[in-house]
Amino acid sequence: MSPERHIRVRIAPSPTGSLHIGTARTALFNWLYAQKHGGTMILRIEDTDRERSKPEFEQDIIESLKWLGITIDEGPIRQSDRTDLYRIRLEELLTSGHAYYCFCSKEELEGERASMMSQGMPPRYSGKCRALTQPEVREKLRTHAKSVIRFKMPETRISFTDIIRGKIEFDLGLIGDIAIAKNIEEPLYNFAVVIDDHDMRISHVIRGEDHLANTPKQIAIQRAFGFPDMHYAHLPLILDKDRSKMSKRNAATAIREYREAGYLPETIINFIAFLGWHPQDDKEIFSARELVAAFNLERVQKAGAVFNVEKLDWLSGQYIRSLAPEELAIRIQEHLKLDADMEKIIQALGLVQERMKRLNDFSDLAQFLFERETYHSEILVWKEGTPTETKDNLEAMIEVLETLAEKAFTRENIQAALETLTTERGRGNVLWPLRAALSGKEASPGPFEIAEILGKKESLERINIAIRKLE
RNA sequence: GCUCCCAUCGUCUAGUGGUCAGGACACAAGGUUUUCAUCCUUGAAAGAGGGGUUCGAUUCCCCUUGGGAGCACCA
Repeated sequence: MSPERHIRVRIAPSPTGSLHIGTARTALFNWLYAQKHGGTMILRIEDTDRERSKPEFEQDIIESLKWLGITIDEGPIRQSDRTDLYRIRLEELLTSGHAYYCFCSKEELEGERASMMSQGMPPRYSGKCRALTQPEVREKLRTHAKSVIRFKMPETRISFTDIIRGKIEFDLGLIGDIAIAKNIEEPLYNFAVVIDDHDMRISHVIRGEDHLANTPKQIAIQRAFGFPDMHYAHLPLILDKDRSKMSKRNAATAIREYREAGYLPETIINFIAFLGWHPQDDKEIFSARELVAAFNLERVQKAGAVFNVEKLDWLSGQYIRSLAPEELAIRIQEHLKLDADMEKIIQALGLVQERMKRLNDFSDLAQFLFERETYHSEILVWKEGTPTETKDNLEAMIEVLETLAEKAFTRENIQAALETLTTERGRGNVLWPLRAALSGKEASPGPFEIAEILGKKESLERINIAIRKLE
């Protein structure tokens, strides 16, 4: 890259909830961009709202990012640790005349806004307190009148170039004098962002489209300070099925929920990368490394992307199936904390891996290999069979299987031993009851492989249990 | 209400001033199969509408419509 300064990007979540899927996607795009260009990724915790910010959410955000493999080069930097810096900057704006104290009450402002909207005008602050004289302000401050600090929004049009959307233009005159601090110690979002992005020498602001309308406000404040411009890229929103901004009303929105549901981090990365971005070709499976190589902001979509859980599940199944059983067993053990040894899990995976979509599926799918299921005798009977025939068939199988030595109890041997019975009595009449007896389930892997894992003793016992159920 | 953004199969999307508008998920049918899953084959499925520009627009421009986001002493 040319004379362009070093690339510095940031992810700036507010710790008022767990790491949201949309924030994670924004983090990923920032990270991919930084990785691709040898840039620096900064984590900034935007906790200026003291009421709603919680340390446990900050913890969740950091852990979730780490789990996803989104590495942070600088931070976390907390806005709550920077109060002095904001105060100095606020004073600077106050003395330069770019900002002023406003003593209007909330009720007053709400009334103004409602009346403006009813007249078909954009709701904005009247600017009434701009007219206050210095002595008046000092007096009100001295008597502790309730106040905020407002920025004098210039009455001009402002335009900027968005990397994804091109030229975007706003009329600042329609916005009005926005509040930039609750008081000299408590800055508000649009102000703190400007100071931070400047202090942290951010080169590219890559964030959700919901911030598009904040951009002109922030640029106006930057210009009041004489800060240099930066590059912007506004990402399309992640949408619910009903095409509104993804919210927890309709779907799981926290990364931790997906983690708990047993999705692999590489699946989530691959999936959210494709929410609003797509490579040139038709390749669908991308590792983080491959994403870094293929990624560029110009190929980011402009329109919102609906979050499609079915596709996520398909992708998840692809990833699960692609893992070596030994590796998958470790992941399962870490995630589910099972009371079974590794060998057994690996063995069970031979039967259920291709049936799993999430780590959690292992429990439901493989449980029957570790302990006997309780089931109703109805499931033992093949469609055209009767309970009596079924019982008779199972008894015949026992006789055959008894002849196999314990260490010869392999799937091939079992299959060979039952061959005659199967052809004489029909595959369905033999194999269905056997499979059902061994698994205790209507749907399961095949009988020979189950029997091999169960071993001769347990297999015969389970068949005997089935026979007794049919009496 | 005001401002801004957006518009290809149901969903994620590819691509092009002349294409059979391609892929993936989901769906349907078939194959493999004792069941489920996997796997394979096939199918159905799209450029919102109206104007331009052009020999020719899905592609470029405008309007309409539709959708979304923002408009806090939240971020």
